[in-house]
Amino acid sequence: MRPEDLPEVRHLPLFRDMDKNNFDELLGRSYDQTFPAGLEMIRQGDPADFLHVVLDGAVELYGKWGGRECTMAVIRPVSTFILAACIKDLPYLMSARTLERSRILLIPAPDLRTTFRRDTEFAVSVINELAACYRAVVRNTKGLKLRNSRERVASYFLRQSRLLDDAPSYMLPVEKRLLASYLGMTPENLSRTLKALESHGVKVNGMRVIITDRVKLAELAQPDILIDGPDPDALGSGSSLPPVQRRA
Amino acid sequence: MRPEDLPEVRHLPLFRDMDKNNFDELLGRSYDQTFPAGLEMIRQGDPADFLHVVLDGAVELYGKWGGRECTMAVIRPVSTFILAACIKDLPYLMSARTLERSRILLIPAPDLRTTFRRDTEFAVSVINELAACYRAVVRNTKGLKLRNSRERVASYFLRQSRLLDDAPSYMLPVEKRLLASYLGMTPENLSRTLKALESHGVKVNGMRVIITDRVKLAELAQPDILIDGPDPDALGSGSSLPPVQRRA
DNA sequence: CGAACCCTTGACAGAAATCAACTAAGGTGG
DNA sequence: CCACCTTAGTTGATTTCTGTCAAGGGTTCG
Repeated sequence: MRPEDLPEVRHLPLFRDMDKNNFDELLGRSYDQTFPAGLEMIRQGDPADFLHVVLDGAVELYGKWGGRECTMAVIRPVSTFILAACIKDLPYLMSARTLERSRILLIPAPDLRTTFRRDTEFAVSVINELAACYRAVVRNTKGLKLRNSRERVASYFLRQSRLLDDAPSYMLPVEKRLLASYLGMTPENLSRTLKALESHGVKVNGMRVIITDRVKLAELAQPDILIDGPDPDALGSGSSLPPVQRRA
Repeated sequence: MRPEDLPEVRHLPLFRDMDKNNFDELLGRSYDQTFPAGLEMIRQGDPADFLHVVLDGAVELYGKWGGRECTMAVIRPVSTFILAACIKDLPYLMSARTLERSRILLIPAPDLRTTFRRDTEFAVSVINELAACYRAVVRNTKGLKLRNSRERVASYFLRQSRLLDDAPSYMLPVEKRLLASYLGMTPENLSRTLKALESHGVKVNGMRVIITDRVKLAELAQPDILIDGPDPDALGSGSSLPPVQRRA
């Protein structure tokens, strides 16, 4: 891997507190690989061989069942994914495909497991990471079950805005069809919902989101820290270092 | 706490591998409390002070938002809940209420956190527990997004049957309104769905489920280990020691 | 015995998926 | 540079699914 990426990985919450020697050894056993856009790099059900770290690009995690698909998350640099499968040494629950040409660091799962057994600080980091991931999924489930699709879209827009310092306008980080799938609806339904939301304080023009009346939008979305979280979401520019893509 | 419950707790995957002294100390600082049925023992948003262990009874975890509620899980003896909140020292994401008179062991969250810092085996157990919980929620989310309500009900019936050794008949572990909420539907909708499922291999009489044609039911449910899991579900008799309540 | 509460059923309204057609934008290759 | 193809997005018409409201039967518990 390129040495200039090493600090970025090292500064991830998952790795920043572990012993330096262990970190170096772990990365010494890892592979740095570049994938073209649109490649299915993980197929759900396959054995979990590597912890993945997105160094560059973007990766979509999605589930498949009986011919249907749904987007579960989009991972952006620099962050890890499918940690739990690696730890449990069980098959991946989700498939992964690159949304753009992406550079991925592959950390062998067995090395991961031996490392947290001998490095307490790392073990604690893994615990914190998993607990955070768990809570993120629980919040997501609450959103799916407690809010209807219009409310989900509205809160998504508010969340994204908040991540960008309450920007009144920003660009969607993903295409709409993907956003629709992430929010548990069809593209057609999202399209119609966007139109309906114009009278509720938000206007979408192509990829640009413009919040025209934050109060009215919040009235509909009823943002809740126990659903929308204080943290970045699984879909958006969110990870450790939010790569701000704002423009007012 | 009653000494006869101690081994049951000790044998939980979360505690069985830790140092005995640490275990004893942890439990020495804990409280054993009995709650009447229907009591809200945890309110979402409250600070996470204790890891809870259900020793007896049953506890429902549920989310609230804007006047609506949804059941997230039902916890039965002997198992723990809200581990992640305790670890992150953050507010509970879910509320909890007793479904019956229940005896709960309360382990102070700060003691929990200090313990896994000095007991590697315990840390590893926590990691495995969190990873398993995470995967359970992901599977649940996939079920919600990929299956419609009829398919969710059908797979739920098959899952329950499988947990009871593929029993062709069994009793529902919870009342129907709760099951409906867990499966993301209204009681009315569940009621109608049950009727519709009679022509798809399953008949429900009161609390009794009778699988009349397993093949036909499976055809509809399309069971998938990456959704239905090899493990017990969050709703049912499932935990470490499945308290079988079968009758053919 | 009465009061809750669960469950069911029916009628209806609203939400969402589906099917189909059309537009627009982006990329490819001649 | 343009014709062409592919794909995202939109829109309309329609069907299916789901929630809501209301009422009634049955059960449990005080």
